[in-house]
Amino acid sequence: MPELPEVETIVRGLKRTVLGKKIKTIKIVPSRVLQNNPRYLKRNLTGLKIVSVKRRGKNIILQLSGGNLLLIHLGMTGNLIYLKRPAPLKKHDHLNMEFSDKSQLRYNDPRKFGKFKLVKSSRKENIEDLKSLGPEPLEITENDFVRLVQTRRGRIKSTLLNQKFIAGIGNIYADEVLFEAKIHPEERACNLSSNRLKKLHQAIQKTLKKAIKAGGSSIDNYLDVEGKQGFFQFYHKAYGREGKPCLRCGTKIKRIVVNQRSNYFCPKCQRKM
DNA sequence: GTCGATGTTATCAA
DNA sequence: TTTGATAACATCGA
Repeated sequence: MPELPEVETIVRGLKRTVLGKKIKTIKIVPSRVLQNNPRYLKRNLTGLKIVSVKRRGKNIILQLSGGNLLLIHLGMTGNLIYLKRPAPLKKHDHLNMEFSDKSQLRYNDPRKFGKFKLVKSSRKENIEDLKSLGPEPLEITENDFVRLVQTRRGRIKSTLLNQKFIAGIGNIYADEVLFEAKIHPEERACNLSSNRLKKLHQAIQKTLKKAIKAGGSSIDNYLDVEGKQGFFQFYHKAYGREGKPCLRCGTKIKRIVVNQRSNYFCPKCQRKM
């Protein structure tokens, strides 16, 4: 579910709802999602304030008073849910923190591919999950992007999905930006001309910004922290549109599977060179 | 009931 | 080094 626009939407929601609040109590349902042991988590979170909320790629970083960090990755189905009033835990809730004003933030994740981890301030310069990430797609310059892609011999689609290469793009937005830039998902990255890569860079910026404005794409279970749906799914031009007419030329959108992932594209607009 | 698909990524093998 | 297959898991729909 959550790619850069969804995670960014969640981060903005957290700023509105829990930033500055003090954690009063923690409830934990132990599972593989929680990377620290429950007692350690409780001991190191209770009584602290959330002093900043940031995003890096698809990761959410909550900074706590005292300097420790809470690192959250939502995996496929993770969700952070803000509640104004206390309520009993639901199925697939893994952790709930209650703040001193009685509001709550809980982490729910049916498939448990997500991660929830407390990182000591002394180690935060060296967080494996973050330091291996590539540049932010909304920050990288056109020239740097072109140069970076041209070093890659793999397919452009898998290059875009590779977080070490560029951080935050997932299967939905990769298909959407390739459609915008009229590039076939199986094109070799290093074979793409500078001109086409400039188009791709523009497509990435434009699409991600638009998606953030729309509050992300709600497919299946994605909701923002306040339970609102995004509406970028209504603007998808490629992803999930197999058999439907291309919005540019009317050709039927095709779906192929590459590296176990679906790829939706227009066979006419996105020709392989 | 069964099968295949789903937004992610760590890990292992080639 | 890079790339591709697999597994982690629950749910939904054909």
